[in-house]
Amino acid sequence: MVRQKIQIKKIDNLTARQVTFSKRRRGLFKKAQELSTLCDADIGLIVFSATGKLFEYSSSSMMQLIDKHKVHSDRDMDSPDQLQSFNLQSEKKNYGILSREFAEKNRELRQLNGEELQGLGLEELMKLEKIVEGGISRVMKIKEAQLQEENSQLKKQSEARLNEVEGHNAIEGGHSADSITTNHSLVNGHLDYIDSVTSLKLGLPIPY
Amino acid sequence: MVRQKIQIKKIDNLTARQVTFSKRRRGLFKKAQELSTLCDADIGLIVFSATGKLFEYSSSSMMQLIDKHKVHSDRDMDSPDQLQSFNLQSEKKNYGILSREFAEKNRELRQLNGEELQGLGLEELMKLEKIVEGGISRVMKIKEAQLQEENSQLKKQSEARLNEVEGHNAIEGGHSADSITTNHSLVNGHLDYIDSVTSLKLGLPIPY
DNA sequence: AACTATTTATAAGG
DNA sequence: TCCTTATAAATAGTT
Repeated sequence: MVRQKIQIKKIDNLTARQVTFSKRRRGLFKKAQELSTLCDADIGLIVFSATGKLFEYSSSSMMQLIDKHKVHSDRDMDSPDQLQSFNLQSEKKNYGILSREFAEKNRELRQLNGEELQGLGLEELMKLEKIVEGGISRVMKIKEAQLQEENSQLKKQSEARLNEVEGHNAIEGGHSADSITTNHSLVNGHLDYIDSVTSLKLGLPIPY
Repeated sequence: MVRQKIQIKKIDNLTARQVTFSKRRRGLFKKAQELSTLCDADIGLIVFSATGKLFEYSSSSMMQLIDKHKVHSDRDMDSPDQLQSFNLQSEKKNYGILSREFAEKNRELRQLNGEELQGLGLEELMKLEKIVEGGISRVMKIKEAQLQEENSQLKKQSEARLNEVEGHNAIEGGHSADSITTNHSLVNGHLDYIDSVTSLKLGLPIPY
């Protein structure tokens, strides 16, 4: 475009490419800033060099801008039908990417202090419950479901034993061998559950 | 800068501003694309007009680029100390913003199908546990802790009753009034727990 | 939207 | 990386 007009294709010579990258990058950032100032626009510019180095410009805060961008991108994704079809056609992400996304999400969440979150009313919690239906919450809900089930098993069992204890006290005497045997099989089931609880605790320690 | 050089400050005249926005925006996007092609750079450009309209360019995928950007930004946030200080100096976000962020995070998570996530090995689950320490997971963990505690209470109780039942069967006769009374107070404790479980279920229904 | 005078960006070279 | 310089590209103001 100057001493000689150039073609817009990758520059072969490494040195020339680096020089051009440096010059044009500056120019681009300057133009972005000018546009932002002249026209009151909110602009974010992210540039990764071929070697992976990051250069960025934002007229306000890059994080806010990205949030704003995401809200815009999601405008057409809110109906369940569209979500469903998106879900079906989406490619799978690998674990590394997922982990990084979780880390990012949690970095943002840490900006809420614990008390504020824990102090949310029941209604807010229910809304959160509704919003959080996928991903990690699914895993945690599975664990929770296991515990709930375990609870109800234990509850039944406990009540059964209560009846038996009260039976003993009321009738004050011997019973049929059948009822005792039945009771014993329940006890074995119970012990199995204790084992599963123990391993769950050992396998997934939860620090509070 | 042409028929007359202009100052880089907000253009007062609305029409002139809109025209300039249109012209310079095109120029900016073109330059971004050229830089990307010439120097093999990965570029993302987000522009919001003063009226909130979104214009964007990305040499690859904006989502990937933003992910990549986030990973870079987080590079210095990984040590616990730095996280802590960031946490302390961070401003609080309101519930609306939090909700939108959750919604976004979950939209991304939905790209993982349930089986893939549920099929993660124990090690991966533990990593996820470690990563997810804040926000909603804290709320869910509180619920989980309540259930765990309930479980262990029920377990103790159940075992106590088992002992009593077996005592009945072994000794096959009357007991002291004391042991019966002791048992009864435990039963009352138990019923209280059932009540709390019931209200928890009613208050926070979990659809699986 | 098109024109065009002028400014700005930049390729090549040092 | 910075400087120079010739020239291409962008664009402010006008129509």
